[in-house]
Amino acid sequence: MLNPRQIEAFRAVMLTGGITAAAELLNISQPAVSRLISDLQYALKLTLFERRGSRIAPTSEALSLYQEVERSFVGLERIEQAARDLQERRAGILRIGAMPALAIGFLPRFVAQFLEQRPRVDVSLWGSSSTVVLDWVAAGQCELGFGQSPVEHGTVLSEKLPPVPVVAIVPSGHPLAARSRLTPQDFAGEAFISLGPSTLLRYRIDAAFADHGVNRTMRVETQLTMIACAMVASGAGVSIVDPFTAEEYAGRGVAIRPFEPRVHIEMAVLQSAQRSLSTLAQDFLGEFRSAVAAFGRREG
Amino acid sequence: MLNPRQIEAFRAVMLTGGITAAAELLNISQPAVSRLISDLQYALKLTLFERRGSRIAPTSEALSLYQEVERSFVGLERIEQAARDLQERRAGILRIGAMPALAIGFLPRFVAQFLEQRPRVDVSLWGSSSTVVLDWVAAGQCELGFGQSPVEHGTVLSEKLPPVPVVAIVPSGHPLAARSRLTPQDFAGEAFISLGPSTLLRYRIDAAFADHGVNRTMRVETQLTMIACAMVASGAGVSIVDPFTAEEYAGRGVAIRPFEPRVHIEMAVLQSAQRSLSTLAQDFLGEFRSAVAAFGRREG
DNA sequence: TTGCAGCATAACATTAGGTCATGGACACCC
DNA sequence: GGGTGTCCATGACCTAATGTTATGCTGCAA
Repeated sequence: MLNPRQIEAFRAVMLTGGITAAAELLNISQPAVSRLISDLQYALKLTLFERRGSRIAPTSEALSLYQEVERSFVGLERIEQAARDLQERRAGILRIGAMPALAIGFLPRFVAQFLEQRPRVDVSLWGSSSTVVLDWVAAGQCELGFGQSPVEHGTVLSEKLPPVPVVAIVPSGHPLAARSRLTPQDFAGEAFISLGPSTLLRYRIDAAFADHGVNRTMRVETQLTMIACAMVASGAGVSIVDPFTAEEYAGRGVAIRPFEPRVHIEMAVLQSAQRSLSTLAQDFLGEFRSAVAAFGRREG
Repeated sequence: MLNPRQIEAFRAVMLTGGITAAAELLNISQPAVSRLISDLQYALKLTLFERRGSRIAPTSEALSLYQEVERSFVGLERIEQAARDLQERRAGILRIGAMPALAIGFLPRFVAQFLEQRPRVDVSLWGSSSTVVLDWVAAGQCELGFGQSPVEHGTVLSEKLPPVPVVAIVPSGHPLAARSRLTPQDFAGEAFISLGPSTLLRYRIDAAFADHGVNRTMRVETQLTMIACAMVASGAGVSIVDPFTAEEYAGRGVAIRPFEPRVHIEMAVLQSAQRSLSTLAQDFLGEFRSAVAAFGRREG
């Protein structure tokens, strides 16, 4: 039958890409992992890995299953942590889930600052896509979630954060970097790196260009603004992204310029409708809201 | 140290309210549960239960901890469910690339039918020229590709689909529409809309006409069978195209007739040589193959 | 008091989960 | 192209966690 240890092994193998490396990660021997995986395959009656040369490769079933594992697996560490909190009667622990744009830089910095005045508080910060964050909040794995707005879910309340304007990013040496602000016309003929088709942000940006009758050369499409930034940094083209991610790449080969007409991204705070926020979470949210507003003013 | 079995025992005790009942739930003996619980309390350094008379009662710490434990169990259940779905091929993601002839009608209809029995399956279907589809498969962006045969590529396997006969198309009101089948002789002197020079299909059709010594008036040339069909529909001439595209235009100004001698188009299924097909993709392919064969018989 | 339900403890058995040793298949590198 | 190293699978074996049976303690109800 299925057992948590097998799932842990599966996770480790997916993360490291190999049985041996997974064994090192888990601090057990390689044959142990071999057997956990083969037991798991037997329990689930699924082929998760196949040999490819001397290595192994995940099947597409493994990839699908891995998504679900990342979404719903709660390891023993989590329970241990909860027990420690009870033992030490801590001031509290605040579990936060956030979409990548916030999770890679802005939010960690804010959390660090928030914790300075609160020595007995723990925060755990998890990053994933907005839909996964929504799941986490719904399942109670996170008390607060930060994702893209709008959000629709039966048991999750969402509240909009102050809107923040998107920014144009171009490689540092690029001629467009000389301008103080960029408009759709400036992008005519440029290699444009686009966000994945499903995002609302993409739709709004496309609309802005369509309104001005500007034709861009679409070179690359990606869902992650981080990837867009990295590609701009390497000179592959220009893009328009959220200012949070952009700022992480400032000074790393990317020049940030305001984009006009103003297009705003909307983020939402998610919380469970089942239970009310702890006072700690309320404090956090209040301060975070003003930090975002301040950031929006600075960028705008 | 903490271990999963202890957590299971804890949950059983919380659920049943007693050690003995928990033992029955887990199908093990009562002392086993007793010890698991006392080990757990030692590991967590928490008092989880107190004796109350001859029975036990959970402490408030136990109640708090229980919430976290429930989450982890719900997580495992969800993972199990996901695995069952995958096993029954009711879940997963299938990315498909296809040449226009299939992508504009036949394939979407087939996909819709395929998905009817598979609620948790996601399919993404992309259409482009056969060479682009080949690139997608080579790059791993699509698990399955449908393009024209033959295909040569180092890292892509191709397998032929059942051959399908091409059909003659003429404007609805055209004199030739009166005939039940058309031969090269019938096309003498007609304005013929030809497929682009690079296709194998074009070569075979030209050969058929040459064999019968028939001279056509070449009016228009295009690479896309869709364009050929649209032009026939608007009365610009007659043509010979693949039956998939033709059927999309049936009843929209185009009459479809069998063409003799039989000329078949050959399509190929493309898959990466690097990674084997998911069982979901295998199912899809199996059903698709027979759908094409059935279509070929219907048209022939 | 007696009987019984519920739990703890002790001594012993079993097996899940681990290690070590080894071998085969492939990639890599002269 | 043949040695060499990496990676994984398999089998023998070991250990401690998990389970067993036997038994004793406690409080409750008849």
